[in-house]
Amino acid sequence: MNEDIAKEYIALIPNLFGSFSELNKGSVELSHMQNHVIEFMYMQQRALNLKDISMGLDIAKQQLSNIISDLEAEGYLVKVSDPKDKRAVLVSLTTRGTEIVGEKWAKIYQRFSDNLTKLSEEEKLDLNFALHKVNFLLKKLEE
Amino acid sequence: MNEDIAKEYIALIPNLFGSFSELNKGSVELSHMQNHVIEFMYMQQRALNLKDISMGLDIAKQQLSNIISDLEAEGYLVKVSDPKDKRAVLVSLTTRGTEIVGEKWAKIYQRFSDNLTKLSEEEKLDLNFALHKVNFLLKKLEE
DNA sequence: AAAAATAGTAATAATATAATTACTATATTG
DNA sequence: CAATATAGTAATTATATTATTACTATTTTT
Repeated sequence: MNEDIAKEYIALIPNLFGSFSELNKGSVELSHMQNHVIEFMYMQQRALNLKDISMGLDIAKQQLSNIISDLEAEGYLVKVSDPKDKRAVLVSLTTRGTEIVGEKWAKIYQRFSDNLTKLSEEEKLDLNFALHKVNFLLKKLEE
Repeated sequence: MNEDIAKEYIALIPNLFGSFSELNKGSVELSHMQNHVIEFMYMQQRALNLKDISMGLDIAKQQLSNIISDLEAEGYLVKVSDPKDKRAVLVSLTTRGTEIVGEKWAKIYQRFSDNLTKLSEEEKLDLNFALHKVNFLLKKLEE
């Protein structure tokens, strides 16, 4: 039960906006922009070319070029030439890249689960239902 | 009706996290960190000292010192010595500071309102109810 | 097929952010 | 009251981000 509610809570955030910063507290491993890029890729759940990321995050492609090659060198993502457009490169997260984002979400997930003990069983049912409804309808709005 | 739902939507975001970055697309006026600080102050809705902001945003106080004095020089906030602790300084947004954040929220608000036309009346009622419930219960969780 | 647009790279300079150390003034603790 | 902790400032250095210009290889348009 708590797990379902926590999943809904996690799912709610990307409905509102794709990437954010609070998540990166204490994350020393990557620079601010590297984090943004990896989070964005994680959210999109598909291979992206640099233009997709550039537009999605409002970063110049010239910046992205460096950021991506650094992330590739450190093993967080891989680049593959796009067979459909030979100018383009498709990037996707490696296991390592996926894990580093997943760990941050796990912290939020855990914190939320802990807080849930403050609610009664009835309130938890209500929260679960309402979150589900919100996620469903917000998703519909974005289509 | 749409207005109520939009208000709930706006209210939902601070329930999830206090400051975020997507909001700043196209905002040239301020630097990244200046934006963060002003948004944080806007969310908190009260006079804060530098330590509050420093901890809230996970920024070193030495950095904040500069950021705050720049923002003060540009008229976005004012500093007042804290009468209860003479070491401390309380900062609060000026009208100009409040407006610059308000304008960004207005864009989000507008975009959401426009999207709402995609829902049926029944769905809007549902969304309103569910958002209200989510906001109420998430607020309770944070206490 | 030529012209124009697009995806990405490269290199440089300007500005912003982060990290470190040291300092003053006031509060708190023992 | 002395020792210690806290809020903020200042200055310096290292690193990251942004902006600009120019370029190659492909794709799309005319």
